Amino acid sequence: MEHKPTIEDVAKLANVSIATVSRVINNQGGVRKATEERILKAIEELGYIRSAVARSMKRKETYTIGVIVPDIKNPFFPLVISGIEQKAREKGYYTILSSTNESPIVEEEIVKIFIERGVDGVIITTANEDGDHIKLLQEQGIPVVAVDRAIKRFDVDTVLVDNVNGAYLAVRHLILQGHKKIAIICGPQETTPGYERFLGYKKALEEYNIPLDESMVKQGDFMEASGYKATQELFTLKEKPTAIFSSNNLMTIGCLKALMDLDWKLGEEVSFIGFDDVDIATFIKPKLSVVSRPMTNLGEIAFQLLYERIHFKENLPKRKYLLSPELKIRESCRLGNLIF
Amino acid sequence: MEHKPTIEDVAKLANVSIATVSRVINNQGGVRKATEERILKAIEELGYIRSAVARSMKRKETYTIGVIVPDIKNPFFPLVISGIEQKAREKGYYTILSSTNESPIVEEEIVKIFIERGVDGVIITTANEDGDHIKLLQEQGIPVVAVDRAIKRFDVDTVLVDNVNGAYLAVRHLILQGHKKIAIICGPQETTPGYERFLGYKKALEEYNIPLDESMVKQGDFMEASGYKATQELFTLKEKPTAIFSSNNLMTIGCLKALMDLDWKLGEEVSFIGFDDVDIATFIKPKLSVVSRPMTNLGEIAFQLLYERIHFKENLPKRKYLLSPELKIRESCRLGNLIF
DNA sequence: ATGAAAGCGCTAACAT
DNA sequence: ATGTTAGCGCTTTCAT
Repeated sequence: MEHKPTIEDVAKLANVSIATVSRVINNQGGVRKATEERILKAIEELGYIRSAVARSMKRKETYTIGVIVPDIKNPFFPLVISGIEQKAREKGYYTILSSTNESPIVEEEIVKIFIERGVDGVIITTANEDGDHIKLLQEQGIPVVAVDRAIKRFDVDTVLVDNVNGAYLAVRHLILQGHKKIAIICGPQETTPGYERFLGYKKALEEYNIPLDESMVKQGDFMEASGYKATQELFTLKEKPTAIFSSNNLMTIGCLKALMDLDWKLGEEVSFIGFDDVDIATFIKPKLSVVSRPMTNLGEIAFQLLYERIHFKENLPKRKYLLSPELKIRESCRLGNLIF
Repeated sequence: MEHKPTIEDVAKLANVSIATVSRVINNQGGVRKATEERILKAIEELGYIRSAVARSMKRKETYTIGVIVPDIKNPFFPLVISGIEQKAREKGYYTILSSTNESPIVEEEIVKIFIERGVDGVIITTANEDGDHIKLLQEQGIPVVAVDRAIKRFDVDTVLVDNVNGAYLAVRHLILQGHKKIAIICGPQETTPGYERFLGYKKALEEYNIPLDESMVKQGDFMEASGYKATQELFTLKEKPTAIFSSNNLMTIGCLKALMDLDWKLGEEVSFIGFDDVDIATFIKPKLSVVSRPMTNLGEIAFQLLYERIHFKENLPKRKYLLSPELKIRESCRLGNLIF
């Protein structure tokens, strides 16, 4: 092809002005049937496809939303993305996706690029809740929706899971089974999920008057290796925990691997509940009890919020969604007293 | 903000022409140090961010690549995407991502939108290897790279895994262990991976003079449920298989679940090898033997091919990469004769 | 119902 | 080293 057909080529072939062609391709009406048909035929004939770039240029909107996640390899995020992408496409929006690998620096770069590209909105699970980069977005008037992790210093629409309650339910369950020495493998305390899940853990202990034992609290970073390490450390304690609560899916995997390697019998010598369901949960014996979240749903709601914000910018209060996680009791927690 | 600062605002504030500003923001050199600094200061002051849309309009390139996958929830794809996205970002490209849910209709829609949006290239795992929609891309001169599934009717750069060989290695291993009644859970035969893995299965059987037994061949669709169903059917056979080869990860999961439900003892009563590693592989007892592919690598290579094609369109032969899968023997296949 | 024309923000060729 | 200017392909008044 010599040069891609433009609206002008169509106009010429159909013997009308470009304005009329524009009316037709945008279904604006006010065009005589016959004319419209002539134009449609010309479009067909030339294989004309309108340029979204030129259109965006003029209209100042790209029908593109930016999605930023910390780690696309964590199975949690593809599910969230799936929810976003699905709903977005229904509304004619497409998503440009980037994964930061938990790097605030990369995240800031990405934000800048997204601004350059004129995204109509951003859905983000930030690697830096305290960061200043969200300000850039706000200055440009670009709506932001935070998913799974809050944004601390700026007021944005947010859809979170009730982490405190999720962790609370899990730990309470353990307590009610008779456990007293319950360990937690924490996520980073500077992230909402990491901090809140620890909060839920403490809340349950307090409620049942179990003093917090520092040796039962292990710091992790939401990555598999840290779950492994934490479990090893727990195992070396003279007073081992009789139950473990892991703060996320990847650390659960690490923990499980350590359990196997240490020959520390899951469900017998040590009970377990993890935050987030994992594929393996129903395969291992005993089956894993977990706190499960509605991930695709999280994404769908996030897009919905963003969509509303894009279209009714001014007169909308900031909204905070808090989805309830669900405790799925399977087989990995036995009665605590059986152990003694 | 009243209106977003443009290159013109910067020019005015710095007392230069927009051409000079353009030179600076594109690092083209040929600008006096002092002038450059003045411009940089103006940019800073105004919080100017250049519009990628306007730039794309002029340059006829968007630095955006379209990525189309059939099912983002299949853990295989996030890993591929991760490889693509990583490499792309390094080169200044961003990815617009869409998942077709294996629908050719959705896929064609997406292709059209991607063309409208002027993507510089497309990386696709198609849901329709026979489809005509790739032609649209080619007509526009948009480079295409096929990943994991070939494109039949058009000549594009391709990066595949050697499915035949992967399946062959797995089945041969089973045969060498003494198995003769080896079942296969197939993927859709109209997809390259589905067909080729069946080919590898047949090749191994032939090589060892084991006649193909139709009752050992179950059709699946790469989804979990079909793996479950196939396994159930296999179990009802009067002559049960002594080994099963599953053609992909999700069907492996389904198969495993069925095995548990049927109390059909993995590794004892029935050996198993699956195509594609799965998270659970090393968690279940016995550990799963699998054919494993370099997924992130697949994505990296795909982007590399696309990148080269974008920049050296004309004078590049079509390339076909065939990555070798690796047989990971763990514990799920025992000697076949032990069974008798 | 249709057309003429301005202009979105930038790049690049050409001039100075 | 810097400026002038002509588009890129569209949408959108404002005329007719």
